[in-house]
Amino acid sequence: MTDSPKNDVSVAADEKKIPKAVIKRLSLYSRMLQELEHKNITKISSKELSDLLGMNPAKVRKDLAYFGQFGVPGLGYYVSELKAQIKRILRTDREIRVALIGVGHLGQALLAYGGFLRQSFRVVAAFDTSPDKIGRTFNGVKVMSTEHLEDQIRTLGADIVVLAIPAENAQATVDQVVRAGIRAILNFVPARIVCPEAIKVHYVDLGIELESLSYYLKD
Amino acid sequence: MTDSPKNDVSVAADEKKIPKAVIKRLSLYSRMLQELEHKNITKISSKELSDLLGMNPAKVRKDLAYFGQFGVPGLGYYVSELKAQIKRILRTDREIRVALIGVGHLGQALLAYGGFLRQSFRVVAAFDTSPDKIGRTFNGVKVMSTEHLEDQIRTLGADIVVLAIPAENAQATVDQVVRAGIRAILNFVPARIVCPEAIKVHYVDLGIELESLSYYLKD
DNA sequence: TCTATCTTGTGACAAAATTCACATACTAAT
DNA sequence: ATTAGTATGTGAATTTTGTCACAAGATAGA
Repeated sequence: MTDSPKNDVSVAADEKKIPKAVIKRLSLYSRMLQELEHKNITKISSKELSDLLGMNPAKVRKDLAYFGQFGVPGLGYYVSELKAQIKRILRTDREIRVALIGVGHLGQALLAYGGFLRQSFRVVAAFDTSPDKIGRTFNGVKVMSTEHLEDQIRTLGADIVVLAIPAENAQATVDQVVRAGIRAILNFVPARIVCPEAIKVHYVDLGIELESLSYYLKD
Repeated sequence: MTDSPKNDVSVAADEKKIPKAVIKRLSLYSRMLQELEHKNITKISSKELSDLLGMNPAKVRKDLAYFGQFGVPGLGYYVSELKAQIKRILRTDREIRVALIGVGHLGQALLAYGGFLRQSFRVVAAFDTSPDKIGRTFNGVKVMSTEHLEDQIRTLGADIVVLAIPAENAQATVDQVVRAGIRAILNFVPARIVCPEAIKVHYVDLGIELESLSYYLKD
């Protein structure tokens, strides 16, 4: 049952622009497929998968179609195979090296929060400016001074920087990690940061999420 | 940040459907206007505001136009007035009562994180199942047992529930708060939760945010 | 008051994302 | 083998979202 990848399509070839939302959903599918695999479910249809995630089956198929043909008509998708394909697409089939900058409450929570750092992600460094924090270990990660941030990021070969620092220092820190060659930033700082186009920044704005909910409290 | 399936609501007077994204941006404008006001800047054009936020000026104007005419041609917007209007629209001109469920690392971080709980938001309760936590105080909020969750939520008059608990308990907890009359949930649990259409759920999925970044690490 | 200069608010347009719907292709069961 | 049933992959239709461009309103300076 584990064979039969039919049409294989490489990820390299696609020069089409993939919407950001598609990538997020791929990530969602990946996690769900993981769960299904864990439950020893071997195959699943786009309908079933979309039901589990509360979305539209055609969307699931279209999302996958950006990258190739992974399904079997009349049957659906093989869970393990699809999971593997998606992980390949997302590049989570290898180790991703994460550097956390800012070990305040949020930073510590991120280090400890299981849902955040899964499988392929590995925190290779944590940085903070506070002497109280430097040298301490949180979840097996030792906090370093930000003094030689740029060099450290480079030396440790970090792929992604997670930014959880006060807004005031954000831009300067971004400039440093950009110089260090970082290409992706997960930004928890509630401020706009400016950096070269080529660098991918995801904003997570917890304040906005809460505040915008308030709108829907109408009677 | 992900979001719940369909369902959208409109503000009382004009029955137009307001896109969710518009509401999020309103929240963003609100915060920026706050900063501007703090800097004693009294007026601002859509161009200036959009530059500060890295977006398109027409979008700013269109967003505001959903709710009325707040600007002055040839001048722009009066910062204080626009801020007040947006706060009125978002209903953040009154106190919003928040209940936090789950005082683990993430919950504690949320309690402590300045960017999260601003001004009009007030945490009226925190709940946890762990006897280690119950009775302790975090950031001035005393942790209660989840035993009488439904009654407590009702009694305290919470408007929004923030969910930061393990995935296993999420659905059961949601059922309880829904029975207690909650109409908005900020969900940090990486699992889909099912609840009545009328209840607004915002998903914040930290794992997905990180994982989807990995896609962009291609050489 | 007049004029030059802004900037809004919005209709028209464009782009993007989602959903529909169906030809096609595979399965499974007899 | 044949057939009934199922589910994919994808053009076409639809909906949603974002951008352009400009008439009209307002300012400010002379």
